[in-house]
Amino acid sequence: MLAALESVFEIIAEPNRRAILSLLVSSQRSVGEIECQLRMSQPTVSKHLRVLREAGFVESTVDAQRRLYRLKPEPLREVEAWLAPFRRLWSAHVDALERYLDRMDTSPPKKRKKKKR
Amino acid sequence: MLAALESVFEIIAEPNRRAILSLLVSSQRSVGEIECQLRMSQPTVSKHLRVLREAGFVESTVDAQRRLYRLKPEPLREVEAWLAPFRRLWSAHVDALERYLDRMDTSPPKKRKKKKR
DNA sequence: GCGGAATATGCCTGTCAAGGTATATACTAC
DNA sequence: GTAGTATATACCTTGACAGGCATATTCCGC
Repeated sequence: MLAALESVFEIIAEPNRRAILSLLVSSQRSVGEIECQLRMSQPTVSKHLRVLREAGFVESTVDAQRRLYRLKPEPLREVEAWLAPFRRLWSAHVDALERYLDRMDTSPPKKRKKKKR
Repeated sequence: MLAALESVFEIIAEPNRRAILSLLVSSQRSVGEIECQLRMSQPTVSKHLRVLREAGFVESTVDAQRRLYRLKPEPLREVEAWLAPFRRLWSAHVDALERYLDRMDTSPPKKRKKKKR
C-alpha cells in the first residue's frame, strides 16, 4: 500500500483517499476522527494518510498523542492543470472544430450547451 | 484490463489512458494513429479505448475498417465537479485566513508541539 | 469467393496496491 | 515507573489490472 504510487492521479483513484480529502475540506481532523467518520480501520486510515502525506496532499501537526491532518493545495492543482485543456469540451463557446465534430456525431442527442447535429 | 473499473478516477489513473485522452483533445483519431503516436501496441490501444468507451470518455464512428475515436465531455466533468470544493484552497485571498480558521475549527489543541514528523 | 488491412478479443502472467491482524512507537496522566 | 490512549508500521494474503501474444472479427478491393 505504501509503495511507489508516483502520479497524483493514482493517489486520488482510491475512493477512501478521496473521501479523506473531501472530509478535510471543511477542517483539519485527527486520525481518530477520520476513522470514525469514514468507518475505516485505524491502520487503513494511517496508511492512506501516509500516501497522501508523501504525495503532498496533506500535512500534519502533532497535538499530544494526536496528529492533525489538513489539506495542501499543490497536488490537486496538478489535476486541475491537466484538466484545463479539456474544458473546451464543455465551455459555452463552441469553436469550429467542435462544431465539425458535432456534425459527425451519430449517437443520440445529449444535453449540450450549444447547437449540434 | 476490461473489468469493473467503476470510477472515473480509476480510469484516468492509467498514464496511457490519460495520454490517449490528451491526444484526442486536438482532434479525433483512428486506433492506428494513436498506436503510432503513443508507441503502444495495437491490442493495448484497443483495450484502453474499450475502457474509455465503456466509461463514456470517448465514442467512435466507423470509417471503413477504421474506427475514429473522439472525446465525450461528461466523465471529465465529474472530475471537475469533484475538484470544485477544493478550489478554495488556492483561490488567493482566502488562503491564509481560512487555513488559520480551519485549525480553530476543532477542539483547541493544548500544548502544541510543532510540525510534522 | 479470396487476401489483406484495421481493429477487437481471449488467455496468460507478473506486478502491485489495499486491507486485516498484530505489533511497535509516541505521548499523557498518575 | 505503570497503564492507557493515539497513531504508525510490518507482515501477509487476496485480488485486480496492464500488457504480451495469438487469434477472431470486420471491412475493403479485386
